[in-house]
Amino acid sequence: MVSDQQAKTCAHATLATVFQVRDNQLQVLLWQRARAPHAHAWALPGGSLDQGETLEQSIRRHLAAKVDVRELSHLEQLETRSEPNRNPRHWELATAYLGLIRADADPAVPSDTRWHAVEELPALAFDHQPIILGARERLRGKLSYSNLGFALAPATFTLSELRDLYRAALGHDLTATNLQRVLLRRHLIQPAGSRRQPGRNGGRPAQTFTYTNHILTITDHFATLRPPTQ
Amino acid sequence: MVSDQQAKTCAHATLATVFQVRDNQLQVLLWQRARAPHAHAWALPGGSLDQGETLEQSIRRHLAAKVDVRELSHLEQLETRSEPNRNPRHWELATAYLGLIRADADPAVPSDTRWHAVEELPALAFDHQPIILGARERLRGKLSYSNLGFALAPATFTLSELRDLYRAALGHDLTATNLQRVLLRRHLIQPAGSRRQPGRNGGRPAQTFTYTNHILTITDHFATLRPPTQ
DNA sequence: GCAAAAGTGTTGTGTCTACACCCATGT
DNA sequence: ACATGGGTGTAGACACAACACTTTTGC
Repeated sequence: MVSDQQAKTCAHATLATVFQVRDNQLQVLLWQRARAPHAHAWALPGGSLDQGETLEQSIRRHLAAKVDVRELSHLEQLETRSEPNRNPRHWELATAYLGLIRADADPAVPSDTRWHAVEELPALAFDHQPIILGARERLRGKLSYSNLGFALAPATFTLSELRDLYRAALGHDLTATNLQRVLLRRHLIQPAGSRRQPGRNGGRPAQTFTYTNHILTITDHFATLRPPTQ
Repeated sequence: MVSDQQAKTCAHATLATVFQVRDNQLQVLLWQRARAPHAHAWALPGGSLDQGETLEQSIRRHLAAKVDVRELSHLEQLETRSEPNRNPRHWELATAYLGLIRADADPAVPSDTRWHAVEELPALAFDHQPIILGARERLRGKLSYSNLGFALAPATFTLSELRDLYRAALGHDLTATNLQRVLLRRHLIQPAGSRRQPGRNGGRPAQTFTYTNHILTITDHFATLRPPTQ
């Protein structure tokens, strides 16, 4: 069971799909590879796991080379990929994470690194394309049944601003009216007390809101087949 | 980035939380460790990843030592654990899987292996207790928003049998009446055409049902914040 | 007839979408 | 005044839980 320990070990990498809503689009942070394999293809930020660190420490360390990690408003593990040929050079597992950055942040990024609209992804290295699409599905689900919107929105926002963020992330239209009612009913947002000045064309000043809680909370536990009331 | 490849590699194990509803309880398959670390504690089945295999191949191979893997009606990846001290002997990551076995199967298991009610877990090795509880949460969620019940139920069943399975897995009571309507409305189950003979105390013969689809299907995609109708 | 188990009818509740309408501001 | 954008009121659709009631069997 343990004749040759080295032969059984395997490189392990961490990767992150970091999303931010920019220009009313859901965008993902990618860097362009300079060398083979997949030279010139775009890739998710990440790198190999160091001895003694956890996966989360690892991905935070690698992300620090691309963005100020203090800007990360959310980070959670997705899946671990293990197809033997996912990396043509050597056997390597990769654990993917989902990271989110608030829309009002504008972190500096290195010159080889750019934001790309998820709707128009460039040619991607390795298995990074399915990882990004899976991350988007996770985000879309959690926006519906949790308070994860706090990780996309600025500290205070108007409801039309929030609707624009949800529209970009969910990929479909929705009304500020109904979004307000769903989030208020669930006590996910609350009025911030101030108002926003109208634009140059006038209009009623908008109320500002904040998320009541900046820790991930599931709000829709058992949507159905829920326990009896007593 | 690649000075000493060996120093950066790390052992990798796979584990599975295999559930089956037995005696109206949700039970998990555990084996009792004979040797340190954690001698005599109970542990999830699994073992180390072999060169060139995928994580899923690995867990299927290790499970084969405990149960007939043809009995596995469902297998999906959960999370990858990486706390450096999760194994006191050496640095080892572990990727956990959720496995399900239908209630009508009765697989033979080795002498060191037993089924344990999740409500009354024995002392567990490593970080296996939180893994089991996390697996149960995943199961409970998917029973609510997908057709995953097919992996717990026999090929054909009556509605009170199915209610007993759901009750054991969800951990709360529910009525066969409403369970039937939810699952029929969603077209997850359909009448199988036959009837079950009543017991010795009489009673109306029960209709039998089958799951319409034995592939995991999400039925409750966007419970809320769903796209406009047109 | 009576108990037991299965199944149907129906009501009430809560949550959501859709849409008409009202409010507050700039020009 | 009127255009613009924000916000409220309300009606309808739907899915679900709860529970009374009916059906079909064994004894």
